[in-house]
Amino acid sequence: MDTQLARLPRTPGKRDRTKAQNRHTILAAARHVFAELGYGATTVRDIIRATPLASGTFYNYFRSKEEIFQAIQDESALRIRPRLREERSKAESVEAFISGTFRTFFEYVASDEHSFRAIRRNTDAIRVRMDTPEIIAGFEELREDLEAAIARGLFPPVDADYLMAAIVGVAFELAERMLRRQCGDPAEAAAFATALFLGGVRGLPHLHAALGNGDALPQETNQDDNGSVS
Amino acid sequence: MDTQLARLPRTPGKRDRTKAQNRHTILAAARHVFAELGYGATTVRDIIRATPLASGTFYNYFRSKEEIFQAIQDESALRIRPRLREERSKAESVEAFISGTFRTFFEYVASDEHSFRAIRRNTDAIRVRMDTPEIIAGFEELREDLEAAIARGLFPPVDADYLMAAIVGVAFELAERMLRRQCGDPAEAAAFATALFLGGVRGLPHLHAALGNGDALPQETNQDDNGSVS
DNA sequence: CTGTTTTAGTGACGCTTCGTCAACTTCACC
DNA sequence: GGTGAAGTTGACGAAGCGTCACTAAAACAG
Repeated sequence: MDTQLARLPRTPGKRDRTKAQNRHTILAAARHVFAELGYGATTVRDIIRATPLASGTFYNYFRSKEEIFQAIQDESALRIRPRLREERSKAESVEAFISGTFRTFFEYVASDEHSFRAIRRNTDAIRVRMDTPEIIAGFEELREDLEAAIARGLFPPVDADYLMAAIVGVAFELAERMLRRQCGDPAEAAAFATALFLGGVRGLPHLHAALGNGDALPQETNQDDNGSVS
Repeated sequence: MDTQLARLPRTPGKRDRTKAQNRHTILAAARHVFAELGYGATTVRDIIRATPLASGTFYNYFRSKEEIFQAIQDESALRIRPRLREERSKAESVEAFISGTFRTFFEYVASDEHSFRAIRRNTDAIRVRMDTPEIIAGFEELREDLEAAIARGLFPPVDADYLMAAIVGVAFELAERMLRRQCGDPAEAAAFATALFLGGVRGLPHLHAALGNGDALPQETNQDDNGSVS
């Protein structure tokens, strides 16, 4: 869908070059405007106005505001999905599977923080979460990997659909919280999520002090890889 | 903000009665239209068209589509929050706290399925999740309850903020999946989430058969209240 | 019961955005 | 250089937005 190599592999031609350029221009403008105004308040005109192009041109590339928003998210999804797959495919234990998944995800979120924030930014206290087809496909991949791991005997024979949902829920919600902390650390978030999935609340890392202060930056006792319950 | 009882407590007066009636009419129409068209595709005009009222009247009650959508969600939030608080306040153990929270939540979602679906319904494969101030307040309550439980020694001294986020993430994501199953059962979802939080993946209920079939309705071995790890 | 005040409903209005499309420009190929 | 295809442009009609002067009627006062 990107470059039409039907005729000649080299010399993309001016037409194809400006086409790619325009698409990129519009996407960049959209990212910027979404981050500025939030998804709800942004109009297609706002995006085009942040561009030297005419309004009609927008519709040569995307059908609607919704579609360009999807495209932005799909880019992120396509970037992270292979990493997650690889991490899980080489896992030889439940620990590796779970901790690899969370670590990779939180590190990606932290590295692509700008996109992530742009996507979430919204008016007032309202957050919008959109699951595009590409993102949903990522969920399905996780479920397939879980089913394969169960078949291999790595995981006990549990409800893979619910387990996938639980992992996804924790991943997104913790990512949100992690970014909200001034010094949010992907490793810390991953350690928390991993410990939870391996040993439940009793296996979670303990804080040293600062009880009753929810927003404090937590120090945890390092309970190495193993999620032993107390 | 609701009823002006400044003068007389009884005989609400015709003015106040039609006011309440109109508000209710508009909210009912909105619920219906949101469920029909999805949030994104719905316009304020669609809502008032489903009503005998004039367009200007809408703005006497709500400032925008966003605000009425919030109002609908806040109604749900206000209905469930007291139940959750009570359930958690009387918990004498980690098990009771966790299982009470999830059971109450999933039962509510199943009972109010219509609202829940109306809120989620959207064009295509896109899901929108909005966290209104009332809903966020519910999250804060959960965190406070967790902090109180930690102070009481019920929970180990863990990161209450992350634990709250994890519970929220699992609750919403599992609820979504539960409704998607033709025979989704709140008790089953609650059992799954509770086991996960008490003992991690190794403590999850085991399926009897049907491996490799993600959409199958799961039968679990009943590992009673206690989330023992294998 | 009548006159006055206060409150809320109405729908037309000016404004913005939407998505389209005929005319025009630019590139590719002969 | 000429011709056709591809892509850009901005104006257009349709529709939604939020407002506001106007009207109806409930509440209140005498």
